[in-house]
Amino acid sequence: MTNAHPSEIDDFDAWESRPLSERARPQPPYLPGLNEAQREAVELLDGPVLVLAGAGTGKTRVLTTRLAHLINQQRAFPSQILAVTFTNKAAREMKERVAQLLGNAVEGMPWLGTFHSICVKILRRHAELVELKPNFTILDSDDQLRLIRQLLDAEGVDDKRWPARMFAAQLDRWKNRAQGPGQVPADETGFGEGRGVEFYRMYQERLRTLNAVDFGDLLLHVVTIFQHHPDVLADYQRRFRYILVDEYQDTNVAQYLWLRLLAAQHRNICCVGDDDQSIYGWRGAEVGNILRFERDFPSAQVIRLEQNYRSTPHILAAASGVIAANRERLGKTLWTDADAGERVRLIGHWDGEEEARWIGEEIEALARGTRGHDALSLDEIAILVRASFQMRAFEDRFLAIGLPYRVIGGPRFYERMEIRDAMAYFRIVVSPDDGLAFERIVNTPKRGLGDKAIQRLNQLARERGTNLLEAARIAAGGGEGITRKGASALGQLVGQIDRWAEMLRGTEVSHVELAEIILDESGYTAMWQADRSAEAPGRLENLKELVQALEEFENLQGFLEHVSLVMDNERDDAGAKVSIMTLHGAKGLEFPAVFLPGWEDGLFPSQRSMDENGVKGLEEERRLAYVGLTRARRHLTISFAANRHIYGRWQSSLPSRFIDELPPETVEVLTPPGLYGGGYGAAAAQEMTGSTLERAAAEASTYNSPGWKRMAERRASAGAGQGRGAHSPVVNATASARFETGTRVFHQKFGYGRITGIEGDKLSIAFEKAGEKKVVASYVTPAENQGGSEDIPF
DNA sequence: GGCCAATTGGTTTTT
DNA sequence: CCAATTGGCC
Repeated sequence: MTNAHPSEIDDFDAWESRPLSERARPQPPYLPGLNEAQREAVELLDGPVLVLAGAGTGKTRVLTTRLAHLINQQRAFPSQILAVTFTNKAAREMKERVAQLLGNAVEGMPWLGTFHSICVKILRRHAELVELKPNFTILDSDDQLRLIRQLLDAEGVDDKRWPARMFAAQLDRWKNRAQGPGQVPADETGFGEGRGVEFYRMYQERLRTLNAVDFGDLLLHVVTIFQHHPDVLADYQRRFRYILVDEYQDTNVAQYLWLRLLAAQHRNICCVGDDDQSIYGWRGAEVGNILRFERDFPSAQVIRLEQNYRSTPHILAAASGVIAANRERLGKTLWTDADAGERVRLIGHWDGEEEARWIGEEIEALARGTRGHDALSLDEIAILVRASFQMRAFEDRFLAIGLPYRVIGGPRFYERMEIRDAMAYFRIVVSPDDGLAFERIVNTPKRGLGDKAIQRLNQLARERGTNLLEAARIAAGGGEGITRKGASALGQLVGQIDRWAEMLRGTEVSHVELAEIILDESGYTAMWQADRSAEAPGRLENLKELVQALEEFENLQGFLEHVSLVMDNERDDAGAKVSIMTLHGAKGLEFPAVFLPGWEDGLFPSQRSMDENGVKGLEEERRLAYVGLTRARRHLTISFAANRHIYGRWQSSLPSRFIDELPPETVEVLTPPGLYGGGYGAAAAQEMTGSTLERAAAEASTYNSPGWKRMAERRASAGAGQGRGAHSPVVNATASARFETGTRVFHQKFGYGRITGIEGDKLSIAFEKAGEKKVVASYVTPAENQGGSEDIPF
C-alpha cells in the first residue's frame, strides 16, 4: 500500500545511498548563541528526546533551530519531518522562523502543522477506509451540537434530563481518548438510561451519512486507520524519519497514541513541553503523557531548559514558590542572571471596581514613566484574568478614562452568525450531502419553512435513503406533507442551489464572484440590508470581509477547509493598547508589565475546578497561576478584592491561597497590614469579619509603605462621593443633569450618537455607527468635548 | 410559523 | 447583571 508520494521516498533512497562525504556540512551558523542545554536539545537528533522547557527558556528557539539543523545536516528531506503544534499560530511561527534560519533555502514543509490539519491531510487520502468520501466536511462544535440535538430528539430523549451538551461533552471525552463506540468502558454508558454507546453509534452513523467528521474524529479516524491497516501505518512510519512535538504537556490520549504509532519505527521523536504549564486538562490534555515519557520511550534522553531569559529573579522566585506546592511534577528550577529588579507587588482592594480603578491609574503611571522607569508603551502591558467576566470591570473603567485597550479572545470572526450562515450556503453548493448546512440556510432568510417542514424533510430523506437536498427536491414536487407555499419555496431554493453548483463546476465566474452571487440571489444580503437593528451594518461589513478573504484561496472548497481548521481571529487593530485577556489566552506570550487581578479564593483558584476535580483541579489552577506569573518580564502586580459584584450580587471572599505561597521576600505588600490581619493571604484573613475589614480600611491611611501612601493619596483625591464607584448616585445626578434628549454625544466605543431617552443613570443613544444602545451616562461626553473628562497623555 | 416575554444559568477554549 | 434560550401566544 503505497498510496502517497512514492517520488519523495525514491528521492530519499537515492540520496541516502550517496557517500557520507557528500553529505557533510559546514558548522551551521545558528548554533553559537545557544546555551549548553539548548544546544544539546538541538543536536541530540537521534532517539527519543524530551525537552522540558520552563517558561521563558527559549523553547521556540530550540524547536525551530532543531528543525533547521535536521534539514541543514541533511538528516532528512523537509518532507520527511513531522512537526506538530496545537495552534495554527504556532505552526505559522515555526514555519517562518525555520525559513529565516535557513535563508529560505527550504521549500515548504508539508508535514508541519497542527495535529488536526495533518490528520485531515492523512484522512483525505484514506477516507474510504472509514467509509467516508475524500471530500468530507469538517463540522465545528456548533454543527456537532445541532446534530446531537436532532438525534436525541428523534430518539425521544428528554433534553431536560439528558442535555445534548452533556452528551457532546461525553463524546469529546471518548474521542479525546481515541475510543470508538466499541471501546467505551462499561461504566461510561450511563447517558440516557444506559443508551450512551447506542447514541454514539447512531451519531457516527449520521456523520457518515452526511459525509462529515467532527474535530475529534480527525484523530480518532486516523488512529483507527493506523490500527487496522498496518500497511498504511508502515508507509507513514517510514516517511516520518523525525518527529517534533510542541506543547507536549497538552496532548490528549488520542494524540499520544497517534504519535506513538508514527514514531514506532524510527523512534526519532522529540517532544518539547513543560509539565508546569499544563492548563488544558479540562479539555482532555493528559499531563500524564509528559510525566510518563521516559517509560513510554525507553532510553529517552531528558533535557531541562532552566535558564530563563524573560523575567527578573523576583518574578521567577514568586513563580517557583507557587508551583513548588504542586506534587505531580517533574521538577525544574528556573534561574536567571538578570538584575534583581523590583519586587512583585501585592495589593488588596475593597471591591472589584476599586481594583479596576487602581490598575487603570497604575497603567497610566507606567505609560507616563512616572514609576521610576522608562515609559512603557501600552502594548507592553497586560491584564490577565481567570475568567472572562472579570474583563468587564476593566473595560468599563478604561472606557470611562479613555485608556485604549484590546480584549484578546473575544468571539471569533468565523463564529459570527452571518459568517456561519454565508458559509452554510457555500457548503451546500460545494457538498450536496451536507444536510446540516442545508438545514441552516433553508429558512434564512425566511422562506416559510420552519421546524415542521425540516422535520418532514429529514424524515423524507431517511425514507428515500438520500440527502436533505434531494429530499427537498422531491418535496418541492408537492404531495409530501409540505404546504403548497413551502413546496414552492423549496423548489426555488433547490433550483438556485443547482444553478450555483453548475456555476461552481463551470469557469464562467470566479469563486469570489460566485460567492457574491450566492449571497445576493439567496436574499441573504438583502435580509440584513432590510434589518434596522444596531448590528445589521456590522454584519454586512463582515460579509464583505468574508468575500474579501475568499480572494486568497483558489476555490470555495479550499476556503471552507481553511475555515473549519483555522478559526483565527487576528485582527491587528492599530495603535498601542493595553491587552486584557484570560490566563489561558496568555500562554506563550510575554509582557514587560503584567497585572494579575482577582486573586481570591473561589475565583482563583476557581471553586468549580476544586469542587469538580479536587486536588488535581487545584494543581491545574496553580499551574495557571504559574503561567500568569511567568508572563511578566519586569513589573508584576497581583491584586485581590474583598468584595466583588458578580452576576448582580455582592460576594465577599478571601485572598487566594496562592498568595500565601508567594515567598515573602520577593513581595512588596502595598496593602495595609491591618486590612488582612498583618500577614497576607487566606490563612491570615481566616478570622477577619466584615466589620474588622471596614475598620482596617479606615485605618489604611496610617500605613507607611510608599505604595500604600500613593494609593491613599489617590483615594483621598478621588473624593468620598466617587469612592464607591462611578455608578454612585452623586455621579448619576451630575450625569443626568448634564444631558438631555437630543444632545449629541461621544462614546469611547460606539462613537457619536444622539440621546433618545434617559432612564436614571442610563441613556438610550442612537449611535451613528453602532445603532441604538443603552449606555451608562458617565461613559458618554457631550460631542463638543470628546476628549473625555480627563486628559490622558497618549 | 413567527415573535415576544419569561426564565435560566453563567470557568477556562483550540481544532 | 445580562445573554441566550425556551415557552406561550398570536
